[in-house]
Amino acid sequence: MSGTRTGESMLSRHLRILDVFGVDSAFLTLSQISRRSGLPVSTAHRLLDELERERLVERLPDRSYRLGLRLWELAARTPGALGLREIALPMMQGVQGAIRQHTQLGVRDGRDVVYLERLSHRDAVVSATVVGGRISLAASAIGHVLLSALPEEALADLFASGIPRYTKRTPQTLAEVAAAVTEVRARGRAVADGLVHPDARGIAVPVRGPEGEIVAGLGVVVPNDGRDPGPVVAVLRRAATGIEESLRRAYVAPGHPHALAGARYRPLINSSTSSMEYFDERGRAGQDRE
Amino acid sequence: MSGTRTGESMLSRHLRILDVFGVDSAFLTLSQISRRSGLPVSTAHRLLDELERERLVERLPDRSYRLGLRLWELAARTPGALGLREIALPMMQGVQGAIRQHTQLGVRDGRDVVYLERLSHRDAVVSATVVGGRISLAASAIGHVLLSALPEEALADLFASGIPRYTKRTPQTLAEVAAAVTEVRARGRAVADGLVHPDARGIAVPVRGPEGEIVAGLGVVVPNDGRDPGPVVAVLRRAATGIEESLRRAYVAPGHPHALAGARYRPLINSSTSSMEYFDERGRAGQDRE
DNA sequence: TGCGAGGTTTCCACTCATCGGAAAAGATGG
DNA sequence: CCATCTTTTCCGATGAGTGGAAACCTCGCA
Repeated sequence: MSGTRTGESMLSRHLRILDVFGVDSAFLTLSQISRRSGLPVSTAHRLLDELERERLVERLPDRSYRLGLRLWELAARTPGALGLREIALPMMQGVQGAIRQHTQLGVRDGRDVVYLERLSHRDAVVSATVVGGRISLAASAIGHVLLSALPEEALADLFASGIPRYTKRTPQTLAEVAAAVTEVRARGRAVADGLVHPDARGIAVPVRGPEGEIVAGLGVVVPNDGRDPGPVVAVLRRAATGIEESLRRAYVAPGHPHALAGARYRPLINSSTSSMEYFDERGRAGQDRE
Repeated sequence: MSGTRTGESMLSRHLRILDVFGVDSAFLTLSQISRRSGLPVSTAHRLLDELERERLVERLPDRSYRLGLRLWELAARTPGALGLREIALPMMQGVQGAIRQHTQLGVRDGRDVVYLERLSHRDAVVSATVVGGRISLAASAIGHVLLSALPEEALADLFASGIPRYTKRTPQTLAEVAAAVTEVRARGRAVADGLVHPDARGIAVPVRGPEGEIVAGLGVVVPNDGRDPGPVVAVLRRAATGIEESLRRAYVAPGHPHALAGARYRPLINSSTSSMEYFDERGRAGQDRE
């Protein structure tokens, strides 16, 4: 009766704990964690002990837990994300100086955009995103830009897990998303009105790697007035070009002295997927057996 | 013979794998990971499968692995670190504009400084640090600033695990570090010549939270010429003050509508440690039993 | 085309790390 | 002081995790 195994992997339980922390709930007590994660108190307690030993969580004097700095360290080693973010930062600052709203850099991860960096302005319109946050590819201008790099068939996959409906304009059908993507392909930029919040408009352009593949989306969130996005797009385009140049400089060609084992450039986004598994989240990296 | 348990926790094995990735080795194959981590190939393979399912690592088409974006997401939820970083960023940009070298923001974690943000300049002097990187408190100007907040006894603990010797000037004795700390306390800034690299000088000032506790160190790395650090210190001091003001604005007083459960402000650095366990890395959060 | 040397994936019998109910020990608040 | 809630410790049962071995790929070379 006691000590019944659950059939769940250790790792996912640890993550279950880490996942109950959020921006709105950064400090949690043992019993809160136990309740939120659905894990028995004693189990949560033991796991938290371990996590603390590994500095993945920290314990405050009042006995509440919070996520630890080790996570920050690990994230910093994420390749591409880090390099790209650092390379893009100066250019983003330029955009920020010109637009004075929210400037964001996002990459694709599965069906979502993950925001790598975000510069904000005090008086800027609302914006739901945070650094490290994610949002459906269908529901953001940067997402539309990233989608434009994928083959047609990939779009359908987006709807497999449903798209959260933030506002009445959040696209819910394949046709809506396809239309947006078509426009991105035609005009080289995305303009998305009120997808996440009715008063916000997203404008985004692609950032391309040395081989032309779309590596990230660079965008701003501005008030959703009817103004011509042209000037904003121009600013973004210039910044994107700057990032692309820096990326090229950072590119170490094969055989170059800097090309330490494993350190050479690789596309952030795998653009060479073939079948229908664009958003495949499973581990199956392999060939299908008979 | 086969299937002998190791006595090691699951978590630490997973982390062992994540830890073999570095900035210099961002892309690794199964056998590389197996060798570097010291785990048997089959074990590493299985663990990597799991890690991939949880998006903590990604697999590229050429079968090599790299750290996944989920880590970025988790890190973004780290409280304090994120808020502080975002708040400090504009001020750091100001410093960067004036000094045009490396501008860094670091907090204390155990015996180390962890760098939360870093702005660099193309022509700047060498600097070993990266965002998310860590370095002994004894071996950096920001470290000296952070040390100055701790009680005397804490200094001795620093040497418990030894201090890496980057250059001949990296402090190796308690007396050396104590002298540096005394100077920080007296002058409100740290100047460290050639601690990590002979040609580099670190200059740093403290950033204080709403209650006066030292929350972070703000610093620059400049060439190690004999110039008067005064003007640089003035720039840093102004920026630190700006950050402190923003922190105060971000502070949500108890009872304030924004004080959602768990979202209220807490000091980033626990300044209320009492005994000798300042750098305690173990999980023992508690009182000693009889 | 065949062969050898890697790397990668699958298999599976053996165990110990993990599980969680229970009870003890603290905290909190009347 | 007692009632309630949270945190910590304990411990017998058990299946998740283990890793050697073998099969399977993938090269490069002759």
